[in-house]
Amino acid sequence: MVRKGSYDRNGIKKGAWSEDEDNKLRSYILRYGHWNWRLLPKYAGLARCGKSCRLRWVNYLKPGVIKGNFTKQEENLIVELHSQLGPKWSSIAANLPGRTDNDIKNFWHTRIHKRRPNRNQIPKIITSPITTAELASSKENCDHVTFSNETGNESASSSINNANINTTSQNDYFSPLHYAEITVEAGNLSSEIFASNLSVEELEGGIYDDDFSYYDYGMDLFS
DNA sequence: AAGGCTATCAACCGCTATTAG
DNA sequence: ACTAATAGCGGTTGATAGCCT
Repeated sequence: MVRKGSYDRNGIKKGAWSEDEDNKLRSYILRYGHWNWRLLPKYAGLARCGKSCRLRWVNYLKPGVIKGNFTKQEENLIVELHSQLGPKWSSIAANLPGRTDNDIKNFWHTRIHKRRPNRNQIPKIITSPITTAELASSKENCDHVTFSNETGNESASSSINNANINTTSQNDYFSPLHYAEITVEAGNLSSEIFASNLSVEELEGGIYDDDFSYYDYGMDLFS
């Protein structure tokens, strides 16, 4: 999964890093720091450009970098931050200790983004209390919304569909995360809950659990 | 078993922002 | 204030593992 090593006409190596190169870069930076990325490879004995060294350090060698699968909590945070900040990967990464912008970007493009059937629609996380009007506007801007309970059946659909929702503000979408949360609520509670103010914190507390995959339930919003 | 296809992720590239002179 | 150098960011590419037919 790595690029084959090659040299450009200036003798600068490109492609996959060898263990020897990693060791050289790591030991140099741990000893002297990265005072100048452009000059660093020369002093570290590497036939690489400074940019390549920086990237390798930041994304792979830097102590504290976490490799491996993202947890559900991290995934949720990425979805939420992306909806708030857009593709500001470094800003998002700043909120996930140990994760790099590159990893988060890859994760988004290969897992999260891909699971949304309509990728042109950008989900908007609702961070203020959720009202019936907000719920309705989300409903307005989606092809269809179905509400189902935790077991996946659609027994709660009627309760929300009968809630007399009729506002028309534009560009207001529930994220898959919050849709999932609302879905669970809809399964357990009457439609009146949507007529009251319900904070995200209230929604998140006590509803979310690790066995619940919001992708399995939230996709209707984006189809 | 083999070839094609897809998913993943490390690394590259080009651009912008920031800093130093 | 201007310019050049450097750092950092985000989009994209390419190699390969693994799945599918």
